[in-house]
Formats: sequence, C-alpha cells, structure tokens
Amino acid sequence: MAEVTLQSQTRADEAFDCLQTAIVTGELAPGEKIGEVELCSRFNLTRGPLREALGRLESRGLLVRRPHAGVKVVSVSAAELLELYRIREVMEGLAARQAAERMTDEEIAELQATLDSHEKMIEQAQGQAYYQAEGDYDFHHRIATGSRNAKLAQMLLGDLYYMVRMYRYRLSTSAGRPHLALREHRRIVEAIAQRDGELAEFLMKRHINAARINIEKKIEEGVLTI
Amino acid sequence: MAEVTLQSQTRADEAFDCLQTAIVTGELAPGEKIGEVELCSRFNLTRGPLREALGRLESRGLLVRRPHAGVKVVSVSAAELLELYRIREVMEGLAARQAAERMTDEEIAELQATLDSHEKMIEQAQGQAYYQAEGDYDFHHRIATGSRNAKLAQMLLGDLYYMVRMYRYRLSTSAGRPHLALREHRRIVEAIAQRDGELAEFLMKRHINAARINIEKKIEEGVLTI
DNA sequence: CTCGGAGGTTTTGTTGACAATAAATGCCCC
DNA sequence: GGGGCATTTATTGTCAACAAAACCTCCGAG
Repeated sequence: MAEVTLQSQTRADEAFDCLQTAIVTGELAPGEKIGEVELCSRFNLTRGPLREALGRLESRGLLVRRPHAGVKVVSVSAAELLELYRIREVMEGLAARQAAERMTDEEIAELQATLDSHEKMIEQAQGQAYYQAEGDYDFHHRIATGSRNAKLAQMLLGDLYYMVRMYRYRLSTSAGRPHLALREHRRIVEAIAQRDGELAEFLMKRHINAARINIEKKIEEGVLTI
Repeated sequence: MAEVTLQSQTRADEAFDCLQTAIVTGELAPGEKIGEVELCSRFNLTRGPLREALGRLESRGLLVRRPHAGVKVVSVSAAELLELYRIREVMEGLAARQAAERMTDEEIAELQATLDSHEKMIEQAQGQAYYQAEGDYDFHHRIATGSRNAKLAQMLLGDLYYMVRMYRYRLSTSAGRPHLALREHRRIVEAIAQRDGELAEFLMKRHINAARINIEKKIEEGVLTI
C-alpha cells in the first residue's frame, strides 16, 4: 500500500478503510444485510462518518443501498467476476503499454527485484499462497502506477482490484499456477525493459486472459463455487 | 438518462445530482475552492447530506478534498484529458465487442434509429452543436449498456463520461467533425449488426483515437486552451 | 522592512437527538 | 383458516449544535 499514514486522518476515512477491508476479507459476507447502528458499535464509530463512508463505498460498487431499506454487501456472481477480468484485460494491457513508455529505469529495476523475491517465495513452498494473493497484487500495482496515467491507476487500484481481491481472499487457491504466472510476469517486465509497449500490452492481455480462463475452468469443474 | 425519478429519492442523492451537473456544466469552475456552507445555501441543503454527496463525488474523482482544508473542483490538464481518451479507447473498444455479441436485435434497431435522428439534426445546421454534445454521448451510452457488462458500463458512464463531458461543455466546439463522426458511428453499428465483435472493437478504438488526435491537434494550434 | 509566532476567526469534522419511511407483526374480516 | 389492512416498531434520513483543526491577521522582534 502507498498509504503513508497508518492512522486515518479523519473518522470517515477510518470508517472507509475498516469497511473496505472487512468487505474484501469477507468479514462482511456478500449479500449480507447490515444495519448502520450495528456497524457503528462494531467499528466504534458514529453514524455521521459511517454514512459518508457508506456513500463512498456505494459509488465504488462494493455495496448497494436502497433508500430506507438498508445497506447490503454486493454479491458478485461467477459471470460478473469473469466480466471483471475482461475489463482488467484491456485496462492492464493499456497500463503495461504506457508503463513500457514511461517507467523510469529505477522503477523497472525495482520491478525486476520484486519478481526475484517472488521467485524465492515460490521456491519455499509455503510462499505459494502469498505469491498468489499479495505478490500478484504487488506486481500489477507497480505497473498501474508506472503507467503515469492517474485516472487509469485510480480505476484499477481503486475500483477493480478491490472487487477481485474480495474473491482472492475467499478462494485463496484461486489460480494455483505460480510458476507459470511468474514466467509470464518475467516476460512482461522484459518487454517493458526493452521499451516495447506493443509487446508488453499483448503479453499482459494474454496473461490476464489466461488467468480468466483458468478461473472459468475451475468454476466449470465445480472447484470454485461462488 | 435512465433515471426514472425526476425527483431524487433522498436529499443526499439530490445534492449529488446538483453538484455533479454543476461541475459538469462549469457552474463550479475547475480549481474553484468551495465552502460547505456556501454550497448549502446555494442548493438549499443541509450539511449532512451535502457531506455524503461530497464523499461520493470525491471517490469518483470529480473533486478533491484535503482534511480540514476544504473541497475544490478537480482541474484536469490537457495532458490528463488526452489520457482519459486513451482509457476510453480500450474500454469502449471492449464495450463495442461485447455489444456486438450481446445486444438484442431490438437494441440494434434502436441504435440505428438514433443515428438516423442524429443525421437529421446535422442536416439542420443548428443541430451540429447538439450532436457533438448530447448525441455522441447518447450513442456511446447505448453501446456501454448494450455490452451487458455491468461494471464496464458503470465505469464508463459513472466515471469517465462525466469527466469528458465536463470539457465538452466548456469547449462545445470540441470536435467539429460531425459528418465524419457520424460515418464512423454508422460503421460501428454496421459491425455490431453483423455480430462482428472484433471489427466493432477495432472501429471503436479507431474512432476514439481519431477524436483524441483531433483534440490534441487543436490544443497544439492553441484553439483549445485548458 | 521582513520574518516568526500567537491569537482569533472561519471552516471543517463530529455528535446526538429528531423526523420520516419501510418492514414486520398482529388483528380483523372474509 | 387464510389473506389483507392497520398499527407498531425498528431503521434510515435529516437536522442543528458542539468541538477541533487550519488559515489568516496582527503584533512584535530582529
């Protein structure tokens, strides 16, 4: 995370962070109907800041809100999750292309170092889960910010990733193809290092498409039920 | 708009709509610092709902908010506006592809009818401005919803279009190439009618890319100063 | 004359109480 | 006994007062 302050600046921010992580980690289950007063007592807040946070979360699509009828956590169907990957495919493809054009040499070096550490974690068996969950997130995060496209990064990091991560937590064994994913990551970074934006875009799109197909297959097999 | 209720259901929604249109139309200028109490008196609201609306607008990127220091309307530079078009290019490309695969025959017929009415407006000289502003929006709106990709439509209609429209209003003569744009629209609809998703995506990307280059050129010429 | 700090003022952030609306329950009628 | 309507209740939406923080101004010293 790029958050510099561990302590949130305002109560509303605090509420926002709490609720967001609670939703992403599954502490608040999808489809669960939640009352405002209950949330207040659970997170030690008052209703003012809470409502502000709820508004923000609603406009980010993490929860839905019917007037006078309460708030419930959004529940994403399997089909919708796959649609999310379709969006990621084109947006992260663009991010990779722009990253290849705009990342500094230092950033590229850091990106490579990141992959090195990921490789070590995979070699140690227990690191596998971490790599899939946080490591992958880390990689894509760097490329999104490296695109130097503020709105693109905001949309990817602020909107899409939280929804995807919501399911990463739940089905932590989601991909289960760490070596393959790492190899694909390496190729993407290679293209970025060579400043080949077109190739980077192509490889990134293929990478995410592969992840989508993998999930699709597992859903069909009944391994993942959403 | 798909809004069925002209009157907003709750005060916060009302505040949200008011502020959003005020920002988009330029009634609230970019970079303008605005106080909460002033907004309350201007739109006949109280601070509770207003703050909720401000939170939503912030998370949509239409305004920025420093703790204890107030709110100011976001000001998008020329470079950032062009970056927005890069995002639109890939996202609307995807929308066009999915629309080609998923739109019903009725929707396609309506889309064609929409273009017919646009053509009439262009023939009547005074319609030109309308076409560029609302007509173009209408066309892209239909394709976004036709993609049957809820999140994609939400991101396009909820996030990107408002930022683009913000500048459409200001520089209403933005494109000024109505006949060409209409022809491109026709080709895209044709591809959709033939269920050729790949072609629809290609044409849409080229269409938006052309619009971006057009704006870029005008900025270089000094016609548009942002 | 300029720079720094302390105080005041304005503005934001927060709180708790009040009002309005929708869901739930129980009652009456069929 | 079942269905529909009215009442009740709990929850959300709204408001106005309070607390805290930042900006501005004014004063003094260098």
